[in-house]
Amino acid sequence: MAEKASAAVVADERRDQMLAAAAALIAERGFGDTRIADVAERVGASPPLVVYYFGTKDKLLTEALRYSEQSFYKAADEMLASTSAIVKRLETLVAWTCLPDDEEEETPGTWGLWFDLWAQAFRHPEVKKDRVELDQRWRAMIARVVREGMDAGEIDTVDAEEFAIAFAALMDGLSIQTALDDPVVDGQRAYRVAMRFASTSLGFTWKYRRRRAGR
Amino acid sequence: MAEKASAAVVADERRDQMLAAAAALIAERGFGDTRIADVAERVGASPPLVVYYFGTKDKLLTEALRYSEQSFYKAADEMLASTSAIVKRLETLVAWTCLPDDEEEETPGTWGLWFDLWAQAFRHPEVKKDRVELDQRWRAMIARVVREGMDAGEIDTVDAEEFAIAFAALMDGLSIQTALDDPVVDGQRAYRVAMRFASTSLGFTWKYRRRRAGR
DNA sequence: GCATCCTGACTGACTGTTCAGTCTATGGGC
DNA sequence: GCCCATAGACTGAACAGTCAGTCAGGATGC
Repeated sequence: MAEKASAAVVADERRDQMLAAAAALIAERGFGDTRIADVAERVGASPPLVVYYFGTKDKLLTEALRYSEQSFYKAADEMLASTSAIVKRLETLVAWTCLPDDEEEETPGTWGLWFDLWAQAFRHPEVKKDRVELDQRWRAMIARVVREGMDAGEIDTVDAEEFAIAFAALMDGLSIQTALDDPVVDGQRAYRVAMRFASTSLGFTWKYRRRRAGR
Repeated sequence: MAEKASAAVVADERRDQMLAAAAALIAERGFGDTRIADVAERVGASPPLVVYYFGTKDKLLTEALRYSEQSFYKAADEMLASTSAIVKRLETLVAWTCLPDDEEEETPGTWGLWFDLWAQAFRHPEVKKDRVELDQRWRAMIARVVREGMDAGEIDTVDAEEFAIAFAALMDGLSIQTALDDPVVDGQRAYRVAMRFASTSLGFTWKYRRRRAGR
């Protein structure tokens, strides 16, 4: 893959590999059950090497949490850049958070990871601070979409920030249910509930069509 | 406190003490950082005694999770029995979940515990099954409140189940923010957003009044 | 004297972290 | 173009601390 790798680049690649591996592991087994040795094995290195890069297990894992949260938002940002109709934008956002992932290997943002992120943020100020920032960016993104929709005359005039708060919370709550396999709130149901909320709040007409997983 | 304690009763009390202690500890330190020795110390017993009662650490902790979740719903149930006006009922429910706990020692249901419950449920089928059941009871409770409100003519006619799903999800999402100290979505804000959603969805008039923590 | 509740002392396994040292590549002096 | 020094990437082996769970036996009540 990488044709040539200067020493400095190798190091950066290794860090990323480790972060990605750690994130995946956390999503699978949970924060507490992820061992340094597991991460090392997954990237084909020795445990001391992981320590060499991150100093301590905790730093590795919390960094992995941030890493994967950031990449989620970054991906969402890019999606928005390539879509302009507000309904389509919202649909994609909702599908993204509520519909179970297709089995795509490069998506590390499995839901299990969010639970651990929250649990960790609840107790560790550093993680908490990061999470708050990213979540504000997330709501800002939603608010921007709404404002652009208003400017384009696609929807009613509403308080974009207020809507963003409610909508973000609703999506979080719904995806907890789907992630935890609630039989009555499955992915499709959650998708419908969220979109219905958006359409009545923002005043656009919308009708349900079965939806495949986003991304 | 207990005047007399027959042998069999002592055992049951001990179990409850241990579950409560474990729940509190999980809320404070997190699931992964709660040791058998901590629980033992908090109830004034030896670690082997804890094992004697629960067999294994995992059984203790997962049971503690269920225990505290159940007691939350039970308390909510009791509250409903003593209140009949729908608006008051909803206000109390929302305040309960979104407003930070007063410092009351007997409330074990701190929010930190839910994060761990979710994380655990995500990976352990047994916990997952329990959580799904309790959550359905939670939504059923909301739906019942709505139906009784409709019967009493206090609110519009709506699909109670559909509302319950959205409302429960919204409250979950909002309380994540407040539990994680989001500066823009603090307790009062969350309270307002949730009640506003309820009032417009159900068609009753409602105006914000500053609210002290419930319970 | 049996069952239940309970404990101190142990142990066995796991695992994060350290250490001492190897191997490779780079770069500067000549 | 060669050589050596230095730094960075990397590892095997060992260390040290932590804890869940065991065991053998003590108390207490019935």
